[in-house]
Amino acid sequence: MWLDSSGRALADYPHPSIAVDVALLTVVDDRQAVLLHEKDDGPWSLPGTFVRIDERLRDAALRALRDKAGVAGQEPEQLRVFDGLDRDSRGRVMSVAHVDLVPARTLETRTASLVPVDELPELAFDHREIVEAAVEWARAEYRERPDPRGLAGQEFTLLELQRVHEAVLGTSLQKDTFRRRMIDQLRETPEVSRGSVGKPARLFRKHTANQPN
Amino acid sequence: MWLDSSGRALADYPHPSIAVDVALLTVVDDRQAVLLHEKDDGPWSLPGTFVRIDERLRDAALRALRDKAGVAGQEPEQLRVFDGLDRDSRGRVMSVAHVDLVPARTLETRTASLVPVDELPELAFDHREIVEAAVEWARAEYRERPDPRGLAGQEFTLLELQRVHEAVLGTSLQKDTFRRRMIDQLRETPEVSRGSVGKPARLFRKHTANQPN
DNA sequence: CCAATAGTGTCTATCAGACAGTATGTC
DNA sequence: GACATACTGTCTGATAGACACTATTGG
Repeated sequence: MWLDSSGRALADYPHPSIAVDVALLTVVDDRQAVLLHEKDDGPWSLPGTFVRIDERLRDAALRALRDKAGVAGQEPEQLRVFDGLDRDSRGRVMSVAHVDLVPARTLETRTASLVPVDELPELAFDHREIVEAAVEWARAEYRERPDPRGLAGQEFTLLELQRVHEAVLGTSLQKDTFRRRMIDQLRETPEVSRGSVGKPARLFRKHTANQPN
Repeated sequence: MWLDSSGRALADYPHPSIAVDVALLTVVDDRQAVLLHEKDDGPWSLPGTFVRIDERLRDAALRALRDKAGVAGQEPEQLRVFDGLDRDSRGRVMSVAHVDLVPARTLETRTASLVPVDELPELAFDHREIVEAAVEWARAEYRERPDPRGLAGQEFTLLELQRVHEAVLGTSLQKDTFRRRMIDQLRETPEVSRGSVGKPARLFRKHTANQPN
């Protein structure tokens, strides 16, 4: 521990507290949704917590998801630090906003709700801004590469993949263009889809050879 | 001030300290460079400081530039938070890395040096990673738009503009392609360059109508 | 006229977007 | 066979990259 000339440790000086807030996104019923929980008194808010002194941000984000919403995150990513002087009424608190994007099937919670991102209610603090940044991040992530967060599962038809991308991007896509953009980033399987009308569709997997995800 | 059930204020609990580090980039002699200063004892490092309890990150970044290097920043942007547990020997300190990019003519300093980014010496802590992220940010910034940070001054020929972009991107560009990509984001002036060999070049300004910068 | 730099015409390859066709399954 | 969905051929327009040509100055 480092001491200054008057023998005070660094951490003795008054300094800002640091929190994390997590926008956990998923896709439900072909729509992108974010996990919110209702505070005792106030409006809806994102899961968040203070960062402990020996804790990494990513671990704090995962802990917030676990403790406040009872769900498991996967790979929270930093968005940016929200540092407005009056953003938190409890004192000087900065928040490192995080985003995570996981399949809805992994979410089983009783203490939180999934709310479509285009129908947000009033949110606490600056949480609306955080959700908007999170949605933008997810869209950038899904612009080029096929389902980097594995929302479609291991094997999927191109239509299923397209539905996931449309939900995340919030727009509709043309199937032939989409196919041609994705096809060489996918690996064909020997299997086809079953139990549907029309011609069965080929099942694909993500091409793990070249790039991560 | 908010108190918990035992009457302790939030900030009384031990919590991480928060600092900023700033990679101040510029272009000197057609090369991209970063501002470094030499610590009393240790290796070269980026200007940085602890964030005061009532201070915004951007202001702390500007203060670090002023106090540690005697230069004025312009618009520091957040890169991300570096939160390794042992990154700072003085205790638990997270750093919000920032980047700024200013014209070399505004930098007049005696306490710091400008070092080309492709010839970095050994740097303190994780500062090398910060510089690399900063350079990537600058390149993304200069990929599409003409000189968003005004390194070329108010009026410039296309060749001058191209030299700036080449320095930031670290690659050489083709003049005809470059011209066609930039031309409709520029406003022509009535003036031409003077005092050079060859055909005088038209002077341009940035087109301020449509977009900021 | 020569040297040197500014600026343009044009060819090519690529790609997104769109349309409409063919292929192959269920009922 | 009717229908529904999967998949593909092909046209169009936009754009990056490259090459070579023309334009305009100083000497």
